[in-house]
Amino acid sequence: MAGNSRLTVAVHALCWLALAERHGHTGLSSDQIAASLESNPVAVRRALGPLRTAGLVTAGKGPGGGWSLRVEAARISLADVYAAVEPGAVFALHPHPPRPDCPVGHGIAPVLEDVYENVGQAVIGELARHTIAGVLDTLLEQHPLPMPWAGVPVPRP
Amino acid sequence: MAGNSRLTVAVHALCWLALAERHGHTGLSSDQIAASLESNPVAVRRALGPLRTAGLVTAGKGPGGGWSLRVEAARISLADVYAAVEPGAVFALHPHPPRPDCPVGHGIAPVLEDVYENVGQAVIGELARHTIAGVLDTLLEQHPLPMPWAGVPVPRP
DNA sequence: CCCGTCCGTAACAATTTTTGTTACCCATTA
DNA sequence: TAATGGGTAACAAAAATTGTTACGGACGGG
Repeated sequence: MAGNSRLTVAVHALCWLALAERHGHTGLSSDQIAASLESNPVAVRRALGPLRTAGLVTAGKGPGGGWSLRVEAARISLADVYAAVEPGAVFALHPHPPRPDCPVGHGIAPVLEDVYENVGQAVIGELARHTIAGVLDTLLEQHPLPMPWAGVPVPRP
Repeated sequence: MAGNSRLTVAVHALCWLALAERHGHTGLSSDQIAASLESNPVAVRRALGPLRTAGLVTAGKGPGGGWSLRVEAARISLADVYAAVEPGAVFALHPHPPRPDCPVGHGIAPVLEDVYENVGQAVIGELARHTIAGVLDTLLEQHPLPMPWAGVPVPRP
């Protein structure tokens, strides 16, 4: 396709929050998360905003604030993240409506909507098999770094 | 999401070819298909080109040429169309690589690639449950037009 | 109270992707 | 030879995605 990277960024941020939490760090700032993503704090807020709305994370203001998990990492599935982050269907319908006086153009949209709805359910079903904690454990195990924890990264100047 | 409309356009065109074939018409021109889509012939060629490569349709040149099904509509699944039309994964990875010196940034990409690969398989599995003939029958039945066949549409001037 | 931290949001630019359109070439058929 | 019709390149227009700056408001510590 490939669509967008919202799910990737959100999962990345959640894994990072989970790892920091394991090491006693809670309340990472958007800048600190952005440092890991090589991005900037506004992009992080855009990515995590829907997760806050969905109740998966909390955001505290002021010193000592920042982002924290509101649900333990083992109970957040990628399907939860997907549902929070991706509003619409997997595939788009026509860019603009087809001819309504054509038998196909007249009736195809609702049929495809049904199909795409089922595809969305299939995606959710597959994503539900993975959790943030599971992804984190897998990546730490399969692709370990010599120094597994070097502290919260410092944003580059 | 919603990604792009390539699958929708391709399925629409195939349904239209299948319906025309049922009425004895073979070899629709790109202009005629474009008329149903309210689009233009180049867009149709772009949409059907991959299907020709995949062996699902044929394209003849010159008068009496045009597009025809190469496989009967009941044997073309939406998964076939999807595989022909959508090259990459369902979700994108990071817009640009994350920090390699971060435990999460270092190892998350391969793990997510695996997950996304399985998601792609789930999508294919769901799409495989539908065929062009099935979609066509469903839309004709659920959303019939007073005049079910008014001939091949005439491209608007 | 004052100040620095930090999220929330709007606004804007830059980039990429998608879609629409024009133009020209080559093949085919009558 | 002329008309039809796909193949492709090139370009423009539109939309989505991403990056960035700016500013307001909430919070905590001196």
